Amino acid sequence: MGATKTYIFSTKQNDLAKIAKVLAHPARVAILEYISKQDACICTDLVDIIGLSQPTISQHLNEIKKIGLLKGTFEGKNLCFCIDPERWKELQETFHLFFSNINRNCC
Amino acid sequence: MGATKTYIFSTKQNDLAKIAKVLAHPARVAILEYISKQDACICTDLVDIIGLSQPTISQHLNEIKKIGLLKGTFEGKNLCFCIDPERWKELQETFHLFFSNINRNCC
DNA sequence: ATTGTATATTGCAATATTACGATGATATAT
DNA sequence: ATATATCATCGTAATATTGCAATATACAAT
Repeated sequence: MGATKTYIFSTKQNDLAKIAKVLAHPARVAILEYISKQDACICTDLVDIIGLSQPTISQHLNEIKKIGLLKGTFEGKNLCFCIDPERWKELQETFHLFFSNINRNCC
Repeated sequence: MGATKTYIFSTKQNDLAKIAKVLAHPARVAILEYISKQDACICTDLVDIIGLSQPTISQHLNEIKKIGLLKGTFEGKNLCFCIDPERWKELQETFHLFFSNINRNCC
């Protein structure tokens, strides 16, 4: 009990849910918005700007990274987080399809 | 500790997160897909089709209802759950905007 | 080598979510 | 009236998420 029964659902359904889960926290939405606003690759002022502790930000970034949305240099100092445009487009398309394939003629 | 610090974020960010949270479970994705496939308003065969218990389905439906996505008769027998097309369009637009407003020129 | 800066990891407490059995409520059919 | 079918609610157990302090790691500059 308690755990999501993923095996009951299709891969597509689980995938959409997984992506949505990443967007399901305002901090991650804010992080994505902020990163996207930067013209150049800006490293983590996120702690100051968002107002959560460094470990917490790091965790959120990791969730975003897990679904392949972050690209850049991930070693040492001067990390460089930026959005992977290919993956971004994929997600955009995933949501677009989901919202389009709904038949709204009802009641 | 432990609770999301919603007060740190903007209304828009919180709203998007809230909507995404509803889509962040495969059962709710499946429910929405199923309801949308029905031409007429079909009541809850969801328990059989999805494979979760009736109380669990009921809870998930409630989450979907909370963000205004369900419309219909909610009393007595022969309930009638269907998607509110207006609200659906709003959510679609919300995601569309989010995915469009991202500057992907980076790295 | 040492110090400073940037990020990751660990461990843990608080809270939220998921799932279901039991029970309750309401409507329809017999 | 009684039975049945449909859904909601309550209580509770299992699990997941959120957040941070403490600590570790990695590199750059001195």
